[in-house]
Amino acid sequence: MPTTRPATDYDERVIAAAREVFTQYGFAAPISEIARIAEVGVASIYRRYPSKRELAEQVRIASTSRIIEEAEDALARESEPWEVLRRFMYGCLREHTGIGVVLPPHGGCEGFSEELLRLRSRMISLVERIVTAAQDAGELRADLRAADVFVLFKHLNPPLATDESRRAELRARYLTLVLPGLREACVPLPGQAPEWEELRRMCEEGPAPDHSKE
Amino acid sequence: MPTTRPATDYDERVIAAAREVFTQYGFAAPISEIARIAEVGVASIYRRYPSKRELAEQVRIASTSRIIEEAEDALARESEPWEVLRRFMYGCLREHTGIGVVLPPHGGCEGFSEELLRLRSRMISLVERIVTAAQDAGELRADLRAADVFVLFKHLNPPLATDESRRAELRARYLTLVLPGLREACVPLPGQAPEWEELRRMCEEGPAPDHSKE
DNA sequence: TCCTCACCGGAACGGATTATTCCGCTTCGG
DNA sequence: CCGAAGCGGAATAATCCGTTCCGGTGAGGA
Repeated sequence: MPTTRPATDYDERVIAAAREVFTQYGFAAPISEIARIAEVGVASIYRRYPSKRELAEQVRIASTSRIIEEAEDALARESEPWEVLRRFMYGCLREHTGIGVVLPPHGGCEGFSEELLRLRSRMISLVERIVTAAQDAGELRADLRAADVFVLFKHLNPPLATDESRRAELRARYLTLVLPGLREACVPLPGQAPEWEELRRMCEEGPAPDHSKE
Repeated sequence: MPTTRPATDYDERVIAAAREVFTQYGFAAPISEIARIAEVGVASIYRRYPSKRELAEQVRIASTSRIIEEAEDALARESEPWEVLRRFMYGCLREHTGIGVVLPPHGGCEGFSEELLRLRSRMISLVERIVTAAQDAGELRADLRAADVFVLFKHLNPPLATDESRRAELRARYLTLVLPGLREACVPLPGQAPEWEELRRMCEEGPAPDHSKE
């Protein structure tokens, strides 16, 4: 947790690049790739964050906060429960939100800061509130769990090898495709809905693609 | 292309394990992990396949053939165009089909065998036939391209850290969730549909998760 | 029973990748 | 023109992974 760092735009460039790289390739992606995207030297990253682990933590904090903002914003701006959910999902999948980085890695949350754990549970309860409200209003199929929404996020955010803006476009495309299916349950969903605990165990991978031949 | 190999069940164990590992973690996953899953020594893999590249090629061939079978089976068994598509998609996402491994890696198809390229284009034209037929019958939204179907496959096949049977269950769950949204276009899809050429450029990553702390 | 041979699993090797550190250079204030 | 602060990228050391090597094992024949 960097306490007082000099205020440059380096900070946001680094975090933005790290979010992009981690989101796309997973936390195994090399720091040098982040430096390349941020147009910054590797050392400049280490000058601000003591280790890769710490950088990852900051990225998680930033993204989780952003998701929370999206949820609160959706709750504040929309009254119709379905519209709340809709706005929330589009918001989360918007460019630079960095969903897909908010779930903890394989092996659980040990070593996470109190701050991040707090943000995480806040995020989860907001999503549950949104989902439950939509279901109570009969506008969202009842056999869906809040955790399903996160799996959908994960599904809609795969590491495709294009630039971020195109990926954002595709995310919106497929969310639009998926949304109508969420409303009414013509056919009951097969399989058990995932629990948060199970979801917690589903890590992201996305190790390094071949950055050499480029 | 291994010409004549001794007939053990090793062969199928290796291919099955490789398909599972490559599907989940991408082609960057270590061979040793495949050996572990197959309960086989590393050398036993190399005794049959001259290199990792060759093994990957065989896995691709096996999976692509399987997808082709699913498509032909669906076309043969169903007459209703929508049911053809439906059966095809469920079939592809069934356990052990290994979809998600059939798209070429970053950097194109250079070095692929003629056989695989032939299978690939056969697979693509079958999918296009199925999609087009459903659209002509007015049972599938018209602003969807065949390549979208593959992106959906990719979306529905993310590397979740569970056993394969649970993953298959979840794939079915989310396909059921998604399918109804494909039928009618209440809202037009935003963004440009991906072209095959673009899809070709979208590689899979999924580099190695931490196999050490397990 | 003992020898031979085919085959297997896992350790060993060498190259490649990467987190982290070090250092010379640039730049800006005085 | 000097000095310091901050930067980029090369250098370092450890790790990982593809591939090869080797001793072990068990079936089958003498």
